[in-house]
Amino acid sequence: MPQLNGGGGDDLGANDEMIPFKDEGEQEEKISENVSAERDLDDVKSSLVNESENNSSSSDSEAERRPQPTRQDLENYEKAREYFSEALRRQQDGGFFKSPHYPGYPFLMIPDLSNPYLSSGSLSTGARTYLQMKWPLLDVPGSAGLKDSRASTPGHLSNKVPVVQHPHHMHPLTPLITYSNEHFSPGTPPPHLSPEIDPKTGIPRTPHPSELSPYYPLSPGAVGQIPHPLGWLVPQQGQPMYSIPPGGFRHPYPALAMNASMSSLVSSRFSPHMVSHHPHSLHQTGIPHPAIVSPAIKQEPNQGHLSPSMHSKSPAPVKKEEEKKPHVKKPLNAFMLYMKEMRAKVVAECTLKESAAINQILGRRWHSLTREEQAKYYELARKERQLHSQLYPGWSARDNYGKRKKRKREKQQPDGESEDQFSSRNKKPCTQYMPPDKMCDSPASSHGSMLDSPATPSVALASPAAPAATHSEQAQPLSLTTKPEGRAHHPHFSLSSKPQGPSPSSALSLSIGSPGSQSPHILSRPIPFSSLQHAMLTPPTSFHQAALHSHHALLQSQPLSLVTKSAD
DNA sequence: ATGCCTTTGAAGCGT
DNA sequence: ACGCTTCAAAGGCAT
Repeated sequence: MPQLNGGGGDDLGANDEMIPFKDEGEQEEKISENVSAERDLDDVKSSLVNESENNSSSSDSEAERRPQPTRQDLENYEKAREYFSEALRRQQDGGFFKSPHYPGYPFLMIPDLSNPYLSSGSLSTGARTYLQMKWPLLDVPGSAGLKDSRASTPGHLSNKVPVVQHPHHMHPLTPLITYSNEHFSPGTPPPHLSPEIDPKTGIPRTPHPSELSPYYPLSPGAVGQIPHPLGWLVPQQGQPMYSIPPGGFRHPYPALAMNASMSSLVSSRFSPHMVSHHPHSLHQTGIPHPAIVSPAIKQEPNQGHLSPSMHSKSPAPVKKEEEKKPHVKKPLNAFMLYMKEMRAKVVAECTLKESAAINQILGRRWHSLTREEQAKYYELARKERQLHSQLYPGWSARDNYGKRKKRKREKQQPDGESEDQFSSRNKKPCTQYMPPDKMCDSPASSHGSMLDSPATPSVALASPAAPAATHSEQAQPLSLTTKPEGRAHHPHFSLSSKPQGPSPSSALSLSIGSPGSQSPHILSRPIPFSSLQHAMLTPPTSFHQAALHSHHALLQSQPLSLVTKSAD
């Protein structure tokens, strides 16, 4: 579990203030990080200048394709450097910046220099745009380097940065808030900030595909188009993939998001105007905002097509307007944030890759978090909603509501099939989605798997920071790992059933633990519901009574974790 | 190429 | 007010 800011989270409301380091060692570490970041910027500048100088004579085709840095580019660099100096100075003063966006979370974001999308104006495709400069108070899990076995440095020392996610999978706010530190750790300078210089050309060489981080999901064809690491300073020319929109896109101030004093700028930058007036998610400044998924770049399936219903009801201009309207996604809720952060960890620990299975695991782990742990995510989610509403004042979840389903309906229901018919036809039985040989984290792995065995047995169902209305079970002394919001209809036996419907193969998983145990579960392997169905559906049987008895007994002494899926 | 699966939580919608 | 539905992320898998 990452420790956010010492685990306190109480200073979330603070804004751009200095946070004392926990100890001198930490401070030194952070300072050295920034020193090296600053040094890296110098390197970058050198390479920039070198490139500029060599460009005319270089025979390197890559270099030829690249435009020469302009005065503006260099100015931008200087500004960025200025910021780094300031950051460094403040660190040396004994603190570090908080994010202007999430002031409670001390990390700096710098533009991802190696992000091909950054220089392209196609940020809205979802490329992670900013690099996390540091997240000093988070413990960095060993998975940092897990995804890149080619790393020359150990995972915990490497600076793998999850800069780019799959474009269509990035959360709008991800560039502003990096929730996960999984792939980032302090220490060595980021590769993209200290680009390897090609001895021939004197310019940073394009990384070999095998050296590319797996977080750069570039297609083989795209690899050759990887832009200059200083893409934000050196826009690519003649590259349709990263084409610069009319008006040009030169990132004017990459360090913008880092600078506390610029938070006002940031807010103006990400004003809603860009939403309505910049179909390509470009602000007046020319900065595309990744929070917006421009339909021109990323379209939800069929979004661009006119539905029959729309055809009949909406006049063309409205449709056109709607088409152009960028798709602003919902802010992530606490669990989504948790998933985002923990997914890689779970994937690394298990052999699982299927998200559905991973999500089941994460769901269980979420329930096993302590109240304090969950509170962090609720608070983050709250902040995110807050930020989202600031960025998009006029936005409502309604904007996206029904879009997907409507599209689905339009596609699958052209003949006017009734809604009920459609629904029933498309419902799938609720089954345990877990490959049998991959039960890495069933509540039962329990045989000591660390995955689902929180140090603190589930005490908390909800966070104090969570909306009270949705977490009425806070006061319960024991965790039944039921869903909040009263989704579990059996408070004592916690047979929560999903409305999805019948399934003969639903499973019941039971986990019972003892306080303080690292692997507290006595029985937590999912039990095929078919084997329990009878017992469950009939009035108190021996099983039922035994279970209830166990539960009541445990109520007195032991925490109980019970996750069920029922078949009704 | 597209949608499903699976999770929780927030918010919209309908009654 | 309440309950149901949709969407947010993720990526393998099925169609």
